[in-house]
Amino acid sequence: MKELQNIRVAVDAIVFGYQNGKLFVLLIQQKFGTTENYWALPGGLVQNKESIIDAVKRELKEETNVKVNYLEQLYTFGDNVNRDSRNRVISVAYFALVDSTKFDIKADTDADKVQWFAITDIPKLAFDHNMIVKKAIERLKAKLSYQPIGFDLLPQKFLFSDLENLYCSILEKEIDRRNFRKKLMSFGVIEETSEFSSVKTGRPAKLFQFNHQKYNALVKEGFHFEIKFA
Amino acid sequence: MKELQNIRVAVDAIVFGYQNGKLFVLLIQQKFGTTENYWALPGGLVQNKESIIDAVKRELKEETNVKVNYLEQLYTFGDNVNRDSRNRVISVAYFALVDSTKFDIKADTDADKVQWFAITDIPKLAFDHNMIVKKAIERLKAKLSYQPIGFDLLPQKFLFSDLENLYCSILEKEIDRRNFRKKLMSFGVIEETSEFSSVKTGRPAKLFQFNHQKYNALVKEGFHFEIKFA
DNA sequence: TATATTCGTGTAAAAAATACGCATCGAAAT
DNA sequence: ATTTCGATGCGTATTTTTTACACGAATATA
Repeated sequence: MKELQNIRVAVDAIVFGYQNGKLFVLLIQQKFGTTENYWALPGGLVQNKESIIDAVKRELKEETNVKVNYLEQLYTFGDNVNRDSRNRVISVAYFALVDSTKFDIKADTDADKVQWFAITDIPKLAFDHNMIVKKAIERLKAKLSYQPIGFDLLPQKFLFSDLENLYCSILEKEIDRRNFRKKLMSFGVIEETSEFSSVKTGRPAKLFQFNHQKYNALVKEGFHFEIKFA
Repeated sequence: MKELQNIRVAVDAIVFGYQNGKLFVLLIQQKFGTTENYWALPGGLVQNKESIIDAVKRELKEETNVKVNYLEQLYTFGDNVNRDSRNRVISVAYFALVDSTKFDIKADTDADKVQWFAITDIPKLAFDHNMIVKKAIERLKAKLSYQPIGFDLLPQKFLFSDLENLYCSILEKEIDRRNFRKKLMSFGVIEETSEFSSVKTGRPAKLFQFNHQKYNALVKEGFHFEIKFA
């Protein structure tokens, strides 16, 4: 019973992006890896002298080159002892949000392909990654309502209608445009800029931005961001 | 750089109990362990063929003998590379709630001492366990408001005043007795029993119980437990 | 100049949260 | 037997929050 522990520690990242009214996840395919033919979450083994979060950041940089706006630990998956057929591996999954309009993912190399997949359209993934993605989506949905993380999926300056559509589409709910705006503006953490969007059609709209400093200050005073829907 | 990964995977459990209006954590002290003189969270290394959650359950049984009402993964601590001075160890921490009125913790043996500590009165612990406890308390406070986990700290049949005091004391808030009761009863998941408490003084009070089945059924229909305070 | 499209705004009704006081029950003291 | 003490059990009025809902304004295009 007291044999030496032989468990590998890996990290995986679920990177969400938002574009054209849809939520996307970033997946990679290692052409010559051990998971051929399957798409998978970016990730890999933690190095001996490296903190877990640094491992995530390193893997993201190496494999995808995205710049994340938000990163938090999601869950540690290790209950399925045969999760990875080669070795016992436990995976600490992280949850990341990026502004995918910058679209700075790495160009495909000989070794890797990197691609956004709409969450409605995710293929069968390597290992238990489908389950991990599912859990990440649940977390995203939950957090959207009580933390201002939606902004981390948008450009720094955004249209109110984009923000509204983001909430509608991710939470799959209908929202009254006026009430949504009223509520969000009442928090006092969104400010309008002097710029206008260059959309093609309709009345030109002001661009808004989220004031992180103001938000942090309010949080210290006990403020609690919360958006509920009918 | 590609040396073999050498990281140990441990689990730790933060077991909360509630008694006499106060929140307690269960700590152990291994008389002949490597953490002599320090109290620590119950926990230990995960075995090769054992799921993480089973490791927690095993350690809890071996070290404390408590029967948990609620158990969920809290967080994985592994950012401090020197967390444990002997080896690189990452720890998957679990968060547990027990009905401590049963008070079935293991009697001290030659090897271990097990003891409840009021959270206001926790000594300096081994490793980074103070930080872990702190995070667990935060989680408990947050969850109390949006999940009916308070009941897992109480006996199956409880007084409304106990439930109320539990919320007051853990969240450190004043609550209006009547509004609290009205709110909780409106959910329809708490039912009164025909029994009365045998308290010494004042008007005898009915015992209530939480109906888990009803709660689960409501959740399926989209019900969301939530208690907010002024 | 008419049409299409999106932006921006206010008010009334309904629902939820809050504040608050008094009669009841049993035990113990007089 | 009566009073006192301590905690329980209940209802209503007020305030706050949430919801429902419609139309003119600004631009581009036909």
